[in-house]
Amino acid sequence: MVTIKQVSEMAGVSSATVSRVINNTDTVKERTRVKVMEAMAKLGYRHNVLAASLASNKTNTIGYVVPELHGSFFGNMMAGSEKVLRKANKHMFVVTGHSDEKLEMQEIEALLSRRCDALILHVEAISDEYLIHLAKQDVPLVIVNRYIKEIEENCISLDNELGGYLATRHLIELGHTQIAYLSGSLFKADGLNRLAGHKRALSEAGLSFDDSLMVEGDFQAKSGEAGIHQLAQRAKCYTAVACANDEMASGAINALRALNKRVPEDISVVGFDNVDFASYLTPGLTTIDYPMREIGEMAARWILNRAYGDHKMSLTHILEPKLVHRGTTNQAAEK
Amino acid sequence: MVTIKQVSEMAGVSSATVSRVINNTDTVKERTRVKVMEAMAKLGYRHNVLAASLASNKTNTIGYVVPELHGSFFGNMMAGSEKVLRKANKHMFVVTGHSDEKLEMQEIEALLSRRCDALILHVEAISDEYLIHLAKQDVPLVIVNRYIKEIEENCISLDNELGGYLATRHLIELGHTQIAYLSGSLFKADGLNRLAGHKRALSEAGLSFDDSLMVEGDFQAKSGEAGIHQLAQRAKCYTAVACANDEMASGAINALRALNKRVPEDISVVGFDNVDFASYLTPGLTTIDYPMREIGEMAARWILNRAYGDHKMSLTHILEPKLVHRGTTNQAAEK
DNA sequence: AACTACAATGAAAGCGCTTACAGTTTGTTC
DNA sequence: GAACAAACTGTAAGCGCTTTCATTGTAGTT
Repeated sequence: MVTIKQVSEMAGVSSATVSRVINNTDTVKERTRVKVMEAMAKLGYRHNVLAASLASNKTNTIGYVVPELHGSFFGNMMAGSEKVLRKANKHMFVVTGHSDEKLEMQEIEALLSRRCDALILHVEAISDEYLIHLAKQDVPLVIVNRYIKEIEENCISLDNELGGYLATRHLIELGHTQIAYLSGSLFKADGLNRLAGHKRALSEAGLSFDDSLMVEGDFQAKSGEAGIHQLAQRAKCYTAVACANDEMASGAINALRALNKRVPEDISVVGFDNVDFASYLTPGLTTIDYPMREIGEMAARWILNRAYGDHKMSLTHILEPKLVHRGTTNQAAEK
Repeated sequence: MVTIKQVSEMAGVSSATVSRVINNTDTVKERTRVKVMEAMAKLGYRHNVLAASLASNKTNTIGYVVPELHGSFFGNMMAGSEKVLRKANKHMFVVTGHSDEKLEMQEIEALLSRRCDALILHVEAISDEYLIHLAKQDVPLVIVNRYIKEIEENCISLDNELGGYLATRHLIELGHTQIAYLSGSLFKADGLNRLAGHKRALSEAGLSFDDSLMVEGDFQAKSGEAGIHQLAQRAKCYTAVACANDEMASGAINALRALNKRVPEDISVVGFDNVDFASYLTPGLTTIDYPMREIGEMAARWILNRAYGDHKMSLTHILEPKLVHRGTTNQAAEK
């Protein structure tokens, strides 16, 4: 392996100087810089980042924990982060926590062992306490898609309540008054907040929330189908249904069609998340956009700001979702 | 920062012994092992992987180049690799090449600078020559989703020709004889091979390939739509259409519906790739499964085999795609 | 008791780089 | 041309760990 030492000998300088031209630190006379560059090229020198990191105590690497590598959801977030970190010459070390507490902690520990300069965490199983404790330590970290009051400065999340509100308000604006709600898991903050937004839109419009028009699901497509069937059994009337996410909306649409209801002519459906397939459905799914990419970008900016002192970055901690109007929502039929 | 040194002092042993218990190498008497463990716990010791890698000249890290972080396509592949590497206690360092030659080379270089033990590459812009040259060097590398004759041992890819063949054979088996083909970009090997498979199925069934029943697209949904419209202008008759990928199939289906053709009653459509949204379409898209996850797993196995000498792994270099029969293909109508 | 064969440990030399600090040039200014 | 600042470069001490080699402890044999 070619080392800095060999380069320095060939170039007739000290290894310190070689290091200086590699890192472009301090001032190096142009003539010697050229000599060093030539020697590096001739020897096929490759910088050893490991050794550099050890000596400088900086890795220029951000540890990144996501629940899964597959699925466009986290993919978009990572892509957003990668884009802004690349410009700053920082790298990401991505690991997966698989929504398992032990695994998540273990992976964070591994990231710390690798001496990451900072962490970006999307963890689902780890307790708030642990994260609070971690945030108090010396490694900068930002938590995405999760809001923890005590360390809100470290959190970047979406206003789910607002999203739920926008979805239902959209239906109301189209003239719907009998609006069913297919909720996600209510032990999750997202499920709870989206429902809260739904209720707020209702009450703001002077509509009362009818418990029997709501079914709790689990964010899976199957539970969207099941929800529609339950609603059918209850023999409730409704002209629109708001869903806790796109998967459930997709399941709901299929169930609706099986019951010979047309979407959107008979029933309007709105989803949440705006996942990739939303636009591939026919008609395209009206939904609430979850700006994962921007969240990823924001998280990276936060890191640049805190871990590398780049204070030009403007930061937002709670992003606002937007409605994406496609083909599954229609004006309510005249009475 | 707590070092091995401090631990060794507290435990009353040498730092070599501490290293031994950390790495579980050599034999350490149980009593001293416990002493060391206690000291580590008490001091809150965290192993420094950087220093360890530098000293041992092994990083236990696999460099991974993908075109993009978003999209389920590469996500599934990474997830597959991650699963098998995790079991072997290896980590992945994922970077993106964005299908740009310079960037891809740069990122590979960065991975090498980080002293990755091996590389898994899905690169699209880099030349065969460069990869061949790289493969001859000392770092083990496997190339996924690409076949290069000279280093076929390092390649893991899908039999695209077979996929194209299966898709069209499926249509033929359903009784279709007038089969249109919406091809992908023909300057890409995948596009070419899939088309070749289509032709083989045709000729095997005694059907002749009709150039005017084919349109070249670019793997995007829009080009699928456009393809159908072009076909309509040509006023050709067909009862089925095979598409180079699912996006194009989705576009084609929308265009077909716009022309008042029902899928699959009037026209059968088959895609390729089996992307996530394929099953969310209504009806579900009949397609050819591109087993990205398995390819990812296979790549990881190859690495374990070559870079870490785990020879228990069985390896396959060319994976076979399978047909996934869903709802967009039907028996051909009686004449 | 003397010997052998391991098992268990320690000493110390790196791994390849960064970075004070000190020392040497070089360029300016009066 | 002396004085001084600024620009440039070298020396050497680490960064925290692994690993070879040598040494010591510990049974088991004869």
